[in-house]
Amino acid sequence: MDKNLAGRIYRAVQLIPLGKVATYSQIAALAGNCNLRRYVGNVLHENPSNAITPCHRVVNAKGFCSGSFAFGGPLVQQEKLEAEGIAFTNGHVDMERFCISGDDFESMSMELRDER
DNA sequence: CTTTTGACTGAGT
DNA sequence: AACTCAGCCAAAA
Repeated sequence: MDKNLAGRIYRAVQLIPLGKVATYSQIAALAGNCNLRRYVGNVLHENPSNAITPCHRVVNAKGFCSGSFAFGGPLVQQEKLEAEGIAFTNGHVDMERFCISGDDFESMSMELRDER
């Protein structure tokens, strides 16, 4: 059992189903503790490797982009999400429809658990 | 070892 | 509804 929180966070982000988005809290919960939400954003910021880590599927609880310049800009994030099939409402992601459901969360959790 | 800070969140004003 | 405040955790200074 490694304490590599960042690794678990990355894995969790990579496990986000296509066409869905996850909040920092959910990623943190998948990483092991929902209170790590702050650290999730921090770790993702350290990882510009959006190719292996789809950071664009990670949004804040309001469904908005992180606010900061992510992998290229919030506009880029929106375009990426739209390309994934995620609709935007009033400039933010429609969380009611595209936030990962309990089943998705369960699947991701299981995969993360099965990993190590 | 103490302090600061950050891609956050929820509650209070 | 918009803004402020405090709580949370881990890493870097």
